Amino acid sequence: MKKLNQSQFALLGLLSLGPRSGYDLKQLSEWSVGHFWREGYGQIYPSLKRLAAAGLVKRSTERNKGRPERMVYTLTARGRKEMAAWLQKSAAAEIPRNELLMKVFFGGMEDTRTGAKNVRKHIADKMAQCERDMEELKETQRRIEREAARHPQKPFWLMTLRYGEHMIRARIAWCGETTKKLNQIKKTR
Amino acid sequence: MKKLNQSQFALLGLLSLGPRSGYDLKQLSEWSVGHFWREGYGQIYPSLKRLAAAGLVKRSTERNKGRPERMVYTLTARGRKEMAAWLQKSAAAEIPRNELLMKVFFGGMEDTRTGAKNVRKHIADKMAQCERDMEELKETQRRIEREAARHPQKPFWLMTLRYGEHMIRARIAWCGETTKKLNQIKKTR
DNA sequence: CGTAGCATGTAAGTTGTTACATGATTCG
DNA sequence: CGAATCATGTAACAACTTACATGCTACG
Repeated sequence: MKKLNQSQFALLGLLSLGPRSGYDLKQLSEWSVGHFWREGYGQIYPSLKRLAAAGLVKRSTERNKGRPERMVYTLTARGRKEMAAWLQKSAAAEIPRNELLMKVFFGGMEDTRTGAKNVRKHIADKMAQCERDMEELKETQRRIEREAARHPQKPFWLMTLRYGEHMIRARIAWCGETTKKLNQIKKTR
Repeated sequence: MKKLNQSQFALLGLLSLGPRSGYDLKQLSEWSVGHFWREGYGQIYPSLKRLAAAGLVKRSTERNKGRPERMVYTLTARGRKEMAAWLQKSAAAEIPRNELLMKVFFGGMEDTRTGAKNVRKHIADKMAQCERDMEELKETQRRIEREAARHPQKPFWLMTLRYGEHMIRARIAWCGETTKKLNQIKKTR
């Protein structure tokens, strides 16, 4: 049995909330952990197969009239244990990769004035994106209040949303500050 | 000629600052763009080869007494044009992936009280990491002041450092806030 | 004499993304 | 009738990580 990767732990975690099909997991993940973790079907289906082979999830077939067959996966005791052990291990340091910052860093390559103008556009786009992201976060928060108001894990879920809020607010602040600086480059030079 | 990826644009960008060997590029990247972009030799050497084959960089061999041969790469006019075009295109939306948040989100899976205790440890680790990261950022800032005080692109470089500062400060704020909440879970339940 | 730094690369394995393929039902 | 939603998967490719392989010099 090979070592599991982070994507597989994400699936085990989601299955700890209840049995689900690959399709369900995708839908659920989008709004629940979507703000800090995303998986496509191309990862989900093969991963479930491997988890089932390792005995960490159990696969059962569900037939519904009129609808296609569903493969429903349930977390096993071993799967739960494996997940609990992973939760204890400290998280690996994240490798930063920020395309926008690369475009800022090299933005003055050809000419500082036209470069500044171009970078300003990228930052305006980012600012708009941040505002959309914040809306989405608020929507998720409302959804949790609606659908899981009394869930014992709710405080943990809200903490991850707060992280998102802090990050987005910081990004917006940086965008504002940077736009001002870019305007100065355009004028004074 | 295949489409270039972001790693290759990072290399073109670094080469826009002057001719360098693969080894040099790694050293330079670590402190200059290291806070938002990292590459290993396993990416750098094959990428340089492909960039040379595409005519975007020129490879020349440098011999030094006593030292191993160096392969020095210089950005060509076409490479510069290609990079300038890329700088204009808007950045793709980043796919978030945060292992720590996953450990927070599923942290209360087995039991909220022991879960909270475990999560608190992860967050304390993160807080310490943030403080180290902030120190590194300050060190980079000093280095830019020292080595490139009058460089025309300096304002752009400092902007990326400010982004890092904003993010780290936001992370520290979240860690503090979350630790308090976790302490409440441990007591009230 | 050992370690650190200079210097270049390959190979293997793992992961992640994108496009494709299929087919049913429900709703407007 | 067409579009959207439900539902599962594969294939091909692209990207990334890690370990391995080599060998020289300078310094303490």
